Amino acid sequence: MLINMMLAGCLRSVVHGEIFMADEHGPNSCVTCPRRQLTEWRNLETEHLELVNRHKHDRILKPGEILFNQGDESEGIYCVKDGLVGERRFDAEGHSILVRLNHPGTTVGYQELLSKTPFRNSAEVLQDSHICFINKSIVQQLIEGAPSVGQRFLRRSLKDAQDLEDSFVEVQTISVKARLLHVLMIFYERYGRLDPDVGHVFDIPVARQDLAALVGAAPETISRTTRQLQADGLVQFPGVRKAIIPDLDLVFDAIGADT
Amino acid sequence: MLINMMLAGCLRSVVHGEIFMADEHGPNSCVTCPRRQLTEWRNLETEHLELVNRHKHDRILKPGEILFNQGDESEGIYCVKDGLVGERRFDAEGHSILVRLNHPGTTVGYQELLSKTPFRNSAEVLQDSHICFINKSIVQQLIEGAPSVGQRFLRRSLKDAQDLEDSFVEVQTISVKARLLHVLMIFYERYGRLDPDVGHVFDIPVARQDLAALVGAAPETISRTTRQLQADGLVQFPGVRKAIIPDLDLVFDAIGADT
DNA sequence: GCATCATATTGATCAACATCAATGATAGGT
DNA sequence: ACCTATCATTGATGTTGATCAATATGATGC
Repeated sequence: MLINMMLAGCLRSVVHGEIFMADEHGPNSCVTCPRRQLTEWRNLETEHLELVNRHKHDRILKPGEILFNQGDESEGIYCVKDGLVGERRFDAEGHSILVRLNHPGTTVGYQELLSKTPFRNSAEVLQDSHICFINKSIVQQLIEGAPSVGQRFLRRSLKDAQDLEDSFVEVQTISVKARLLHVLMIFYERYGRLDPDVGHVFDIPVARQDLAALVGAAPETISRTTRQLQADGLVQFPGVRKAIIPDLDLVFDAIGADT
Repeated sequence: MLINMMLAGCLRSVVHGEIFMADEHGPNSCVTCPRRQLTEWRNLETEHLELVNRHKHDRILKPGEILFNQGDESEGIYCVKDGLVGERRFDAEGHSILVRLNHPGTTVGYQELLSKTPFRNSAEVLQDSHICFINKSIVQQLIEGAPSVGQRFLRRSLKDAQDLEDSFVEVQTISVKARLLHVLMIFYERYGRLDPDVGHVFDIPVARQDLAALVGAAPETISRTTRQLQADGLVQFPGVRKAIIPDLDLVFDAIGADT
């Protein structure tokens, strides 16, 4: 799966006519990284880009591996090149909730780096992932040298705040069923494809427990809710990490109607 | 009440030796505004400060009055000089929750101004308030002319995101009782004073319904919970907007212990 | 292919909170 | 000071989702 995604990434840069760059810089160069356009480094000039590229470290990580732990001091910033990274917050009783998911093209840990505060969440790899690390001294140089970086982080922070505000409102006002549907729709938008025979097919990239942590409910409640969704004909679950939505409109209606 | 707060504000600037400035600029000048140090305008040089001061509009507003409505386009930024402004989000059923409170020295509506998106919440005056309005064209000039302003807004946004993340986690993990205690502690920190006879006395600056909207619970649940807190000896409620905490440690323990 | 361990589901029960309906208290206007 | 409208409290009841315990399913190693 990871291999496929990486190949896809490589092919894309070739297709875009950057084959010489790709050769010159190697397949893992930030210069040719197809995800960079989605990050705060998108407007970097060559000079700064090369700086990042020289000093970055990149690793392939497996599900369960940790980028940083709640309480750690920030050492730098992480870029998700491929895969999926969850930010998890543990409470006093050892329960955890997934605060957000970080998809490819996202920088993780910028908030604590910029505010110089300890990590509030742990960052945990949820799927085979390709992660780049950029040390805080480099980020500091970028912020001082490239004004666009500060602006991008401001935009990013504004967006994160908006998303959190929505999540905050959602968790107080709507039911587990509607929230689960919402999470499934997010997965559908990212991983979905239309099979004309059965409907909109997509992967659920996390285990049931993490799906529960994402919705903010107990795993048992998620089981019961998925069963109900199947009974209602809204979503089929042919496997524990597969889902099919026969009719998107039914789902939209249900999210709106349900509490 | 408002009068008292405004007098207090005036006196403070006099006490701080700015009596000439205050005379020169009038009691409502941004130049001498004691709240400015808390806002994103704190590092402004005289030139920009005068610009703000010339173009700002200020008004005294009463509880229930609206600064802006959910869905409106942003026209500028609001500074809370005195009083209290709540940001309220309405859901489809007409229920509302208070997403955050804005105390004196806070700018309101910066997020939508900077991201050029419609207001996601309504801003509603909760106590007699003194509010200044700064048009977006002025804010634009400040951001372009004074680099500190952009930095301040970045810091502000990072902090708001952190607060929202905490609220998000809190609402999913802890009980109404603990959340209510937390909200009461916030009021205590801001409005509290120690009376040696009875304990820590403070005002609750909002009506019961809004206290409920702040905790994210039904007003009836707040009633029952306050009753329980009295029965447990944690908090006394001698009036609907007054509270007394006999022993802070008991409250801290209860917040920690309760779910 | 089987044993083992983790993960997922199901059932039964319980606690927390919402809702509805009724009553009691409070504040603002005349 | 009274009237009225709004706000707060209380009680009765219903719903949602958590928890505990048991079973089932699936994955991994040998």
